[in-house]
Amino acid sequence: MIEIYLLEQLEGFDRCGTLSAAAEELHLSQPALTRSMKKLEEIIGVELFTRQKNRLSLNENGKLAAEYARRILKEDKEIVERIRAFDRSRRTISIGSCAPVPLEKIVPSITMLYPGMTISQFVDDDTRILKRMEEGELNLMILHEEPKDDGLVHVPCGGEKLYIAMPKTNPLSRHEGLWLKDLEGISILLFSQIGFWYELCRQKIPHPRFLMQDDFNTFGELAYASSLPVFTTDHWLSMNEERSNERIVIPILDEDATVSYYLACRSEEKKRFQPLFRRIEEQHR
Amino acid sequence: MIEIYLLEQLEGFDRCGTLSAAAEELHLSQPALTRSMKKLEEIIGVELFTRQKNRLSLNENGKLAAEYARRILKEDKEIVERIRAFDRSRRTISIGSCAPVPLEKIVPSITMLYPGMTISQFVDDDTRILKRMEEGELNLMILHEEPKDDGLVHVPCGGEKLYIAMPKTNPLSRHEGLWLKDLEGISILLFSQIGFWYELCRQKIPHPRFLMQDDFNTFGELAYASSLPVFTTDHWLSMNEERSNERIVIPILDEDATVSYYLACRSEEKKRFQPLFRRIEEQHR
DNA sequence: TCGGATTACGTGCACCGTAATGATC
DNA sequence: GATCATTACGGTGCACGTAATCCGA
Repeated sequence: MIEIYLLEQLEGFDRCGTLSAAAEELHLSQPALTRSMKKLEEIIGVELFTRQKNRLSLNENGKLAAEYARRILKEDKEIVERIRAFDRSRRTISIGSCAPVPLEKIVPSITMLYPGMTISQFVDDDTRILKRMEEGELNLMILHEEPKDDGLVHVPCGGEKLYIAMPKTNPLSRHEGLWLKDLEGISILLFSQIGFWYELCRQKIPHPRFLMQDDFNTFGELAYASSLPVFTTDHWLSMNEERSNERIVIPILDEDATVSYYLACRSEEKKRFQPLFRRIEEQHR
Repeated sequence: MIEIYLLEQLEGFDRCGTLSAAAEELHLSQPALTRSMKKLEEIIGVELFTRQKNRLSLNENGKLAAEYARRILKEDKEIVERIRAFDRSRRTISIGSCAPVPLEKIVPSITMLYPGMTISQFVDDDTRILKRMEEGELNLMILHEEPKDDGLVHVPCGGEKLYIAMPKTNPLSRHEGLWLKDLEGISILLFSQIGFWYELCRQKIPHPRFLMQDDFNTFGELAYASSLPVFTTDHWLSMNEERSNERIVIPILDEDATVSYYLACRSEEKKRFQPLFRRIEEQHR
């Protein structure tokens, strides 16, 4: 068998052209390289070099050998990286969600049920989440439509209903309910990390005028200080009741402004996540 | 970098299941293996084993590592074999011919012009020879039709004409010339290693009755001793004139019973075989 | 008590570096 | 004389083996 260090030295020589240059590059002495190259020839049993008195160069055999060497060196490096990556993926549970709210309820359960695991979470739209799940990058996902794929198992995990908090000064605040299309042309303050809600509003409101805010705290301050209409949901309302006194909270009447969430994983991991699924089911019974 | 010997030991352990079994298999001591496995874990920086007090086994990481190890070991073995094979092929000139006669003229030239090279020759039909040339297994080939392929260079190298040596007792022996179709139904003695000639005769003679003989010497004896008609060519006639006294030698009149031979090589090797081609050209001027 | 893993310790060899030599420009 | 390959020689790290220990069936 040819040890890796020999292939490294061969590759170095091929790259540098002379033993002395390669020796420097590899932090070795010239003699060490001379010997290694001899040894390679001995192991393979074939001449790899043309030797002039003062010049060593690869012959056809040697060039082929260097080519193979590069391949093996690459794979030898990859083995380390791949296993590290595999180990990392074994230690992390990656979860993607179409909205931030259901994450907040489920992540604590994961933390509790799978101690020691790193949890990697993000919000994105359904199609991209599904794609990443198919590619095996995700362990869990939360969608707002029941997944149909045979290779997936899922469980309902609550829902969310959209409201708009309208300043009392706005004429629309007198309505008992509003359709998204009624919000045509008015400026609305929007927190940017709200997942699929953004797409929904953008599509259903004619000529939407959103004031996007990336930072959650700033968003909260703005919502409090300004007199702009703000989207909210039953989840947020149950947490911040006291702040809604200056605004009238009006439900959005559109059918798809009331959603159910579904937690799903690939069938292969059904067993692994059974405890989680059971817990979620109990929470929503 | 992970040295090959570590991968070998990992693979051995995976195959044998216990350190002690693997140690025996690999002609090593248990402690040596223990240390190597520890070292592997250290290099990769990831746990590869589950350690019970009295039992060591691969975990998921380790199984993956063993899989990679096998791949690299395979390639590391192959590098030696491949280079040896490549070196061999560099030292041999492989030539295929559609008939034995032109080989006899060309091979001596090759021997003389390319001293030290092993010459590997064989007779087969044109299509198979062309195929092997395309696959890069051949350096030279002799066909009886001018090659059309752009990637080939060629030179005419003589020709051959078919005769039949007919016993004087046979009524056909009175003809000045014969067509192959005239030989319908009569038994003819045939040497098996005559390349394309066999196919030609088989196709042009209705209901052919060939007595095949594999061994050249036996064939010669049979031809001499029996009173069977025998195929021959101008080449053989010029060598064995004295033996033809008991038979009448009659030329075959079919157009394709007179052939021209072409020596060809791939264009990449044009330069290499230029001396040979020139010599052949001179011989047939 | 045996089989298997690990630890402790000593050893040899294989690979390395330094120095010297040979060769070419 | 500068650069490069090779040979000679001495050193050392590291992978190995032996022996001892621990642990579980």
